[in-house]
Amino acid sequence: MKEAAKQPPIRETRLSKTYAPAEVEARRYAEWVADGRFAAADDSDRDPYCIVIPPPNVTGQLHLGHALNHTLIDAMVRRERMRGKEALFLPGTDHAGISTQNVVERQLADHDGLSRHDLGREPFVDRVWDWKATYHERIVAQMKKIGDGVDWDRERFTLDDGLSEAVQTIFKRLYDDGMIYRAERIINWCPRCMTALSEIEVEHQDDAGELVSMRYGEGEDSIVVATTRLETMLGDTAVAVHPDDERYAHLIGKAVELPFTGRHIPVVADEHVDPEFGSGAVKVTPAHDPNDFAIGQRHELDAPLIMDERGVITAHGPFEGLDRFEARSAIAAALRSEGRIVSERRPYMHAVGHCDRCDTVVEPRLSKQWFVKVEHLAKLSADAVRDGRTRIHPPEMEKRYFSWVDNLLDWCISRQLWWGHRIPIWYGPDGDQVCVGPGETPPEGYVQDPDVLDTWFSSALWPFSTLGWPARTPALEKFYPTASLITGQDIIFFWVVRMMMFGTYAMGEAPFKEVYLHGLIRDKDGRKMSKSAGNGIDPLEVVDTYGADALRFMLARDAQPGSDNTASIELAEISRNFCNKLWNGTRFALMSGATVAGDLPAEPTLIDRWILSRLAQTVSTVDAYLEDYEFAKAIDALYHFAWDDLFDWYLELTKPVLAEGGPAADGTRRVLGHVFDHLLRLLHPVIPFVTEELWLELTGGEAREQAPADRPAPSLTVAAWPTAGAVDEEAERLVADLQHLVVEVRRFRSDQGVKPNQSVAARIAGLADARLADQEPLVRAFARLDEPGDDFAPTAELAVSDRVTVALDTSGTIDVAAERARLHKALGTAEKELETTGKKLGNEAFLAKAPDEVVEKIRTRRAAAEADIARINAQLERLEG
RNA sequence: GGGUGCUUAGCUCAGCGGUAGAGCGCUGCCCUUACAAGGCAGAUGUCACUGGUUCGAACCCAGUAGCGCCCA
Repeated sequence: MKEAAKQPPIRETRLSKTYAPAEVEARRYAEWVADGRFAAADDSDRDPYCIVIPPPNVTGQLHLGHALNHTLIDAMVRRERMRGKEALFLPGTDHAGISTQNVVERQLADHDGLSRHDLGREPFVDRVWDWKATYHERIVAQMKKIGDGVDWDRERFTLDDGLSEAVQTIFKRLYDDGMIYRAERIINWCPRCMTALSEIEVEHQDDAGELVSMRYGEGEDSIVVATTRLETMLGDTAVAVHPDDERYAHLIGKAVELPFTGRHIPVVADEHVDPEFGSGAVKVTPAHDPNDFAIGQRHELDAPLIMDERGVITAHGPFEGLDRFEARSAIAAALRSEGRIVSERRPYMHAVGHCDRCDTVVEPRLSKQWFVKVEHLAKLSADAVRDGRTRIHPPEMEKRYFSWVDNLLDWCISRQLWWGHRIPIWYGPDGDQVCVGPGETPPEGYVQDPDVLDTWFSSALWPFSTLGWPARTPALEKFYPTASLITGQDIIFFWVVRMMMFGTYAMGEAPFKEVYLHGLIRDKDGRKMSKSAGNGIDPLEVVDTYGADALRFMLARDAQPGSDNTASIELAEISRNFCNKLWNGTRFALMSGATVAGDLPAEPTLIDRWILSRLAQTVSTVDAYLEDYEFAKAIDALYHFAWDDLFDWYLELTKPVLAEGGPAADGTRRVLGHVFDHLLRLLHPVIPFVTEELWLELTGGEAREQAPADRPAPSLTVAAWPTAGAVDEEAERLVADLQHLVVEVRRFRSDQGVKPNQSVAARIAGLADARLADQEPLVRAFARLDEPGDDFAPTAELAVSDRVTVALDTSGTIDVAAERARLHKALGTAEKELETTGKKLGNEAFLAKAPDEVVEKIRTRRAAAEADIARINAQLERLEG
């Protein structure tokens, strides 16, 4: 039974043969929450590290983009917790004014056939709260499923009492500072949502429209104007031309007749008209176009509204009562019959604004709304980044930040909705207004403004309102400003800039020290994921099929600053495979007696030294990458360390030692435990479930079961993050040589068709020269080479390096042709190398100008090429001779 | 129209002056008691195009083409 004794001792393990995430995840998550693993303390001595969640829409559901976002935040926070920080991932949701109201209105119409007006404001809002409760629960369940390590006791909602007080407080403060005002302006109006929108809630799409040129007036006094929005002509109050445009000089100051209306409108001269565009004359509709509004103001023109809030024409005349698009065709037909149409370009591609929420074509509309004056706030926000108080990652994103914040328009904050923070302005009977702060009562007989605030107004307060502001709470003292903000780059304008504005204004300090903007999720073909395209992947399905760790690993592994993520089900599978490999590797280490008890061996084996060095390299690499939010690279380093170094080499290389037993084996078991312990720590922030399960098994299964009920058991969530040990260059070099030797022999075997389990007698020469003499048993085990017997008759000789040769007896004919072909190919490569290096070294300019170390490197390469050529030629001769 | 980014192996992407890389896929062999969700070995590229700078360019500069994103 000599053979059996050679096997490593196999111990019992309770770990199953494959990793079954579903069984582990729910149990572990509940345990973490129960043990307060994610709870942050306001009064600890630890340094704070806080990231607030970008609050998802409470009535939405989490998609892959959220999953990516949460994974990255969670990984950062978990790592900082392991590094000893008071780490807080602060959760919450957003009331999402327009979209939530839309959803409930639709449901109300479908179920009860009622409009919100039928129901009335209070009952409608109550109904939205009910709706919110249901969907909130769902979103919380989703976050738990993907493993978000958030402090649930601190969860907030943008419409809860505290945050409502924060909203009212800042409104009052801005109002008193003269930074909130009400004015008649052209705003973006959604005729379906029946509310004002801010410019960022408008999405511009290229639509195929029609550019119609038409004639106003008659004969010499007629003038041609062009438009894509024919219906607005009903609201024209002038035609404008450039003052220097000689074609129209004679008309300036005169009036032309506006068709269908009986009105005569003046021709005015305005420098902002582009004489090159179209006919050089433009119609002016001050109430329905921002540029025209500006012209109207300069020339004191009337600004009549010609449609109502639903987009129905109200201008008296033949088109009254038509929808704006019906009116457009009706007017075209009428103009045509009057012979006023000069030309029609169709299709005419141009950008048309659509409502971000319901895709309806937005109508620019003159309307009285509330605005925030942004000039000062924008400057504060820009300065915080310019001064380096807030750093943006990746740095290229700064440009986008500045281009927005430096050109910001006043922010329209009123919305004609019922779901949201009601504007705290009360109007008196005499038309005066007061702004009511928290705890104040409006004067008798005053009525409150019916409108609510833009949702982003409340989410702009998020990094400090969630911590208790306006009260100076211990949490606020401890965690503000937050460490970092991690969010999608598509939201920089909506949200990041606005948090910067309110944070710098209300707190005197930018709300985060760093901002990391990650990419969007795309499918394998680079398309944006969407339900309509049918290419969407539901993160929860990925969790169900492959586990939460696989989902998180897949997303983090692909998160490269500055570029989008590609996601596909194959990537989830690959990630699942990694988790399973990790599971089995750890399982094997356990069965081999890996331990974390006691000190590392004082005199580790070469192989042990090597893996410890590789681990040290990996720790510093991972740390360096994570500092720069280089998630993909950090994960790549861990992936290769785990799979290539640890699983493929170290676990195999240690098998003989472990089988042998004795002090060397004890030391190796200790190193094995150490390396797995640290690998699991390093991976834990990204794949928390499988690593926790394995780590407890490895380090403290028994301690866990025996822990007193009132004290949380050990957990990887609070284990210390590894610090990099020393790099052992000698061990790295020697093992690299060993690997090269083994791979060369295996390659030869494979080329010669020798079966993997078939042993081959061989004589190895030169190992001592290569300082690998001690490793001969390992080499033999790995390459399946037997000691040469008395009848040893080598059939082939491999020159593996300039020192080591291996003579093999394949006990049969070898495939000379195959081996010769391979050698000729290798010879070709070496000869080419000799040629290129020789050329360089023969170049005076290169020798004179290239840095010494480069020249030296090329010399080394040439020498190596020469040695290779000699070695290969010798081998070829032997083969042929 | 104005910005801005991309184009490297079949696919997804690293590399951003000094020997072209990874993952997946592909080919061959292997169910070797940790793992077939696996092991061993292997093949694969006018680094979009055209010029320029440089001793040297996938990398820097200019232009061209195609694709994408943001803003009007």
